[in-house]
Amino acid sequence: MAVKATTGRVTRRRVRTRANLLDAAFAVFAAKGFGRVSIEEVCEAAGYSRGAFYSNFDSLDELFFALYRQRAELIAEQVSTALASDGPGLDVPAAVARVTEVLLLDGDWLLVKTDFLVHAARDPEVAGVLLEHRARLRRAIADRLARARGHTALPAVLGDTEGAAHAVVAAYDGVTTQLLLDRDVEHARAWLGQLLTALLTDGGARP
Amino acid sequence: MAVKATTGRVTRRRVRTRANLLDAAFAVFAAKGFGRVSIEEVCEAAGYSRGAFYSNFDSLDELFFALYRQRAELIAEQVSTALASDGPGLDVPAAVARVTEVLLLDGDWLLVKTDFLVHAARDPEVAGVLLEHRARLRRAIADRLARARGHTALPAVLGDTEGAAHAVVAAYDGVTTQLLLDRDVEHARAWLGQLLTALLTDGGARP
DNA sequence: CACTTTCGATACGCTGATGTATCCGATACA
DNA sequence: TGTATCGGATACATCAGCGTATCGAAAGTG
Repeated sequence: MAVKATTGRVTRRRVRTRANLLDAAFAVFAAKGFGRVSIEEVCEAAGYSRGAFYSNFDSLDELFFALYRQRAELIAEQVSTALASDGPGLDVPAAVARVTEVLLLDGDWLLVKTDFLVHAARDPEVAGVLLEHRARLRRAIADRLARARGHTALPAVLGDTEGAAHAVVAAYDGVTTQLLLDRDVEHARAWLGQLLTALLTDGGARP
Repeated sequence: MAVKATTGRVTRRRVRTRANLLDAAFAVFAAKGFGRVSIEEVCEAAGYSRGAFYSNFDSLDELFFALYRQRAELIAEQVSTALASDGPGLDVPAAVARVTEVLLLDGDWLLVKTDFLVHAARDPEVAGVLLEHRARLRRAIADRLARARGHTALPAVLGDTEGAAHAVVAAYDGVTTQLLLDRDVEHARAWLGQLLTALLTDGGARP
């Protein structure tokens, strides 16, 4: 940590500064990509000097990590509430629409998230955190799917609800990849819908 | 270009040097990631001085681009032959096994490819190239699927064979993402198989 | 085997970024 | 309100990496 752990005192100014740095970092990382960004750039974007940075973080890596945690937490909550916000029956299109609204809305987040993925792919410790986060998300989806069992049958190939949740995440990742390239959010959403329907409703719109 | 275009003369030494630089770059990029790599590092890994680099490339970006083209070309050919190497009937598991053998074999390539994706996501021109490459791949898959029509029915939700091919690519991308994090190639392969079966065989192993 | 062209190594100057040490205004708390 | 502590700005030394210009050695050419 950048701040000494011996004391418990934290000033309001400090948290504000930290938040500002994180916000600025988000914008800069999204625009240029982690690894192409200098500490100075972040500071400039936030309106601080490098002194402020070193007072709050030890390295760019640490800031990036903190940034990811912050945003991921936010998204996770939004997804959870979106998933919980309807009855016991599973209306696939509706649920998908609500969740994708959250997941595919912010292009900047997609960029940063992918940067973080690439980063994690080369650092087992970071990868662990990301994997855990993904597992949590998957579990939320599996729970939702389990609650809807009986209303809609799931294809056998995917195995249990865990497997189905796994498939949902994979579909999301796949669509994300394409979206990063063509930037067509509407198409991505529609298409994720199709994909999930095909995966979850046992043959889709078959007569 | 780094070499002047006025002359057509190219030495053998030159092509060797270029190839060595590209090979070294592949290793270095895979290990550290584009954006965390300096020109000097690449040169050192290849056993050349910076002079050699600047004689062959104008920038790291150019080298990275050339590297991607080279490897992508290679993979594309391998996939094509793998897809063409069986009869008119479509044996999904067999075809999947053969293709994934090529696509999920080299972890380093996955890393570099993802780096390139991230890079492309911020540069429309580069994105164009990647999109075109993906379209070519998709077309190859669609052709293969079309040839097998009648033998196996495709789910209606995905639309035509183009749509199905799109889904295949998405599944591949999704599995890749997970593979980057957990590094479990066997699991990834098995799971891509399941996913594709679920997507392509209209409800999968339903009784 | 001259001899010409090309290639890559070396040396140089330069810039942008880093991390630290120090200082002064801001902030919390009695 | 006084005052001790905290937080961020500034200045400094350092350095890694960049791009260029130049030169000697290979590699083609006749």
